[in-house]
Amino acid sequence: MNEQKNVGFQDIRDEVLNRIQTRIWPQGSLLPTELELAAEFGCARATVNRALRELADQGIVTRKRKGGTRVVTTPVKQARLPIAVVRQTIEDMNAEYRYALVSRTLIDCPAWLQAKLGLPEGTQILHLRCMHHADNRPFQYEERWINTAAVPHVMDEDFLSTGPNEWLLAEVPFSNAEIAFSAIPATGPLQDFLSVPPGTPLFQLERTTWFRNTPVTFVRMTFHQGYQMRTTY
Amino acid sequence: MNEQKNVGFQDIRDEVLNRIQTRIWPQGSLLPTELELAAEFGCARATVNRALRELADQGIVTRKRKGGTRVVTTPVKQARLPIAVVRQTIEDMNAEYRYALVSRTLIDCPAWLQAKLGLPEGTQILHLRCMHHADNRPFQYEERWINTAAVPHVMDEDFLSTGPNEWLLAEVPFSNAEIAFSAIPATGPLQDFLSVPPGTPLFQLERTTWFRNTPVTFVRMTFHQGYQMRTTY
DNA sequence: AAGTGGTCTAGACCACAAG
DNA sequence: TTGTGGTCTAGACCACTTG
Repeated sequence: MNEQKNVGFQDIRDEVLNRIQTRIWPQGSLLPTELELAAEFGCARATVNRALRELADQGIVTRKRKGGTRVVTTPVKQARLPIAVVRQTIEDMNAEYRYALVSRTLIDCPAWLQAKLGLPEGTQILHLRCMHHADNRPFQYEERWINTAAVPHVMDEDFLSTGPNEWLLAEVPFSNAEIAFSAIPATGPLQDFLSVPPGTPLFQLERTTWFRNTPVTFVRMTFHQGYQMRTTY
Repeated sequence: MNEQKNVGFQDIRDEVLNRIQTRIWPQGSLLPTELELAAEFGCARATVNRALRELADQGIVTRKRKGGTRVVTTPVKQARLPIAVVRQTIEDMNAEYRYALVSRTLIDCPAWLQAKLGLPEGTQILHLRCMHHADNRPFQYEERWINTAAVPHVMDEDFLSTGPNEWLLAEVPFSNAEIAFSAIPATGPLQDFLSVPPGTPLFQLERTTWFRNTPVTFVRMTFHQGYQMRTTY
């Protein structure tokens, strides 16, 4: 009886992607309008709209009013990389997580940090240094500066049993951040904490976090030798 | 006259995010149903649906049929990091891009690559080594292995004037990939090509690319000393 | 069994940009 | 000016999941 299921937006999305991948609609070309596609697939325009909007979100096509929908010429891949709390990362490896506070000091904001965060002079900063272990082997060294003006009762926390990462995530969730990855040589305390010879290449993640335009914290996380950060397109 | 504009899905998305950020709806709590929110905001359920769907895509809430919409307890941030072609990266810095082919060899697939890509034995691989310069200073060293079975007429390309990255992007656009970042020490040819002393920490990106489940290429890109990869939440 | 989100529809109006 | 996507609506049916 050749019964046809109704096409869903996913079917349309996939079919359009197919035609782009197989060069039926080559890079830079103009796609049919939403109305034309709706007619072809026998569905409402809203359904086509949702399909094409998803492709636009993925950077496969660009859309302009009156200009129509075009296949992008130079696709810029967007890697989505999930950044979880260290505890989570370690537990996902089926390893035992251990946290240790190295130091906790209240300081005047150093000039470099003041410039980086755009803070007024004389701001009080809580400076923390911590270690995260996986199965009793050093996993990550964390050095963190917290703007006490942004989260005043951070002063009540001793951070002896919980890392500042988890505390802040619970306290100031859903913030914005800027990240930078780089490779740096092991020097000074890093050698000791991560148990590596001086100069060892280490993977480092720096992150600045804001909550509603107020700078909250800057953190530098340095990983053990050989650490890889992975993800998928 | 207190004229009210109709609320859009963005207004609702932002307002819901506000209530989550200000703990009106704390982590782990249950949000009102779509119908209830639609009534509150005076709009159609579809509008609320779109707003909440976007928050779910961002990992702020989770949604389940019959279960309702819940604020996530441990937000996992998703950094979106755009990965452009090297030429683009360099030109965006207002620097002059220069490309040079170092070597081009046809080889039998080495065992490690065969395992990594899941290729049959005896596959022919095109092995390329290239340099990318910014303002005549070494920027990135690229070592690449291309599965000739996946893109046969790669053999017609000499890659003297165009890098394999750009060629593949034009030839096999919209593929899938797996990426790994790490920090490695400069050894062997890297020292020479990137003009650094042995052991210098370098930022490295490895990527495996598939096109419709066929492995196409594996590439190892090593950046100049001090390179940082940046992005925003 | 019932409640919630997931999706589709047919129609409408609007905003932007190309001519 | 006009054609295209952007969005909203009111209603409908379905799918999943919890009780």
